[in-house]
Amino acid sequence: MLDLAQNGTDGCVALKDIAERQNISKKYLEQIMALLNRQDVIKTVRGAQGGYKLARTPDRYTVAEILKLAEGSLAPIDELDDPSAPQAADWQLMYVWQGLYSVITDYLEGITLQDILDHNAQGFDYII
Amino acid sequence: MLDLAQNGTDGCVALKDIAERQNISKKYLEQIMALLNRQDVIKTVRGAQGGYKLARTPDRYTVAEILKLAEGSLAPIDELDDPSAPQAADWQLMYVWQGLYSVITDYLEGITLQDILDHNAQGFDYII
DNA sequence: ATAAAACCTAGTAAAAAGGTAGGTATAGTA
DNA sequence: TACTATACCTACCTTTTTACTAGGTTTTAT
Repeated sequence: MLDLAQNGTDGCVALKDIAERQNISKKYLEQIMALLNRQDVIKTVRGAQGGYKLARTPDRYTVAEILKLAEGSLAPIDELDDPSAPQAADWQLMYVWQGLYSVITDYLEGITLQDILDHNAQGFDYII
Repeated sequence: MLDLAQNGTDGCVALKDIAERQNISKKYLEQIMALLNRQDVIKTVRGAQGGYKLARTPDRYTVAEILKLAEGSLAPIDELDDPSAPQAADWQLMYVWQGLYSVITDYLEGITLQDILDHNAQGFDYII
């Protein structure tokens, strides 16, 4: 997604180029893109000179959203996604997991793709 | 650890009893306890009438410490544990991972075993 | 002596992670 | 129209991790 944001400013970006830059096999990247394409996060152009582009401007994507698509969920335990799941015997820990889920989500929702491009978001340590 | 805190107030707790209460096989629990025992977090008493007990009072354990022992690490990516690891090509994302690591660690270091026993810690939502 | 407990080591089944491989469909361009 | 560059689809595969099971040995209170 960052690669698309940086290299897709005019027109679209071919998988081949992303694969080279990011050092990922084209075939593997294909499957990752298919995953993203199933949601509304990227657009594709088929045929020669085709490729991929972001569906929105980089400031309209949060890291939370992208990671959720890639990982399936951000929940530290499955029960937090699925309210119908059998409540764990150690219900006392549920408060811990819920709080953890909450701090993770809050943090990642506070960072957009644009923030990363700019090195500029709440919670970043300015190491450089 | 919670089971030990709640049931080991006088003397020690046998694996068999923990296994029954927590619905874990005794043999599996054995290995988990061995993991904890290698660090200084629990004490054991061998022989008949033996068992396990906490090495400290529950307010001296943070959830961060216990999870680190159980999971090996709390880092969202391995590079954060191992400074000698080859820096990822997407160094831009390192700020995101470092910040995430930081919020996770801060949260979990703010909760002790005693807090869980008391239902009482920063960041808990009081659902009940 | 016996029994109840912790300790030790090996194996194993299922799932997830991280891919490879080979083909089909689509569209711009000469 | 043929060619070529691209996305798309489906199947398979390998390694690692997770979550155990199993069978034994050692220690110690009674």
